[in-house]
Amino acid sequence: MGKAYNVMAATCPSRTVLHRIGARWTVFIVNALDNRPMRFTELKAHIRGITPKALTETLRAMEYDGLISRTEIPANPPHVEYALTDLGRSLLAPLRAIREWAESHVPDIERARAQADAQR
Amino acid sequence: MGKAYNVMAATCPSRTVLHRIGARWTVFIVNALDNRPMRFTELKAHIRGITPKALTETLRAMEYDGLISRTEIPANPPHVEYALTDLGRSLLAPLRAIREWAESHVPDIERARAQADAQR
DNA sequence: GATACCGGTATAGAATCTATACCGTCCCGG
DNA sequence: CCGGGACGGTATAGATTCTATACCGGTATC
Repeated sequence: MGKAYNVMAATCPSRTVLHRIGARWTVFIVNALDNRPMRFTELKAHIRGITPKALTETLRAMEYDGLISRTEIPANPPHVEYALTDLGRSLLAPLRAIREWAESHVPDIERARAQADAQR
Repeated sequence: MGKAYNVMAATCPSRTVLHRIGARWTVFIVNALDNRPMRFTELKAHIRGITPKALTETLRAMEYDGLISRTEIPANPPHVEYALTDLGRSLLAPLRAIREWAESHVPDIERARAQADAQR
């Protein structure tokens, strides 16, 4: 049985999936929810620099795709908790790898950029 | 010795690195150059739907970051070859994993979306 | 000399992201 | 009962990025 989906095909549905998980803030949210559920404000503080609009939109999209769950907790005071679903947790390994690559290759990239700048 | 870089910090240089490798078409190019170098037109045909402008810009950015090399080959007729550098090849495993996740979880995502649509 | 391929540019419009300000609800202290 | 703050967002405008589409100069081939 061959591959069912191929991102290289222009109209393959995997394109939209890839687009979503590659979106600007998805990798941050998945990594942030690694250990435990978090509230909106907690996420905003944790992912420094994200605007509430970007956070809202990314969370909504991820919820729509079944990657996270949004739970209103009617405690006192009431609040909202975002958590990874099983599907979202399956993204954890690949996206953690991306994050780690970025964090560990900063010097390589900076060296390459400096060298490229110097050559002009 | 603690972590040197942390993507969650707003001004950490790893942010720009992450931004670059998460860019719209980077994952496609890295996956396309997995096996062998390719020419501009070859890449454009392989990554269906990419516009020449997007391809040019992504290739330039990746070259600037040292992920790929651009070689003009003065053969007859002359042409241009793009290839992964060692640094680019180190991205192959994580980005292939992302691609594979996207290709293998299409049904899950579609199910989640259908369910979310149905609930409204 | 005409035509085709390669490796791109140019331009305009659409979509997306960012910055910044604001809002309604709930709770707590005074 | 009133003020203030935390929470979970919205609203608006501007900047940035992406897409669609057309075009172009150089080289080879017919």
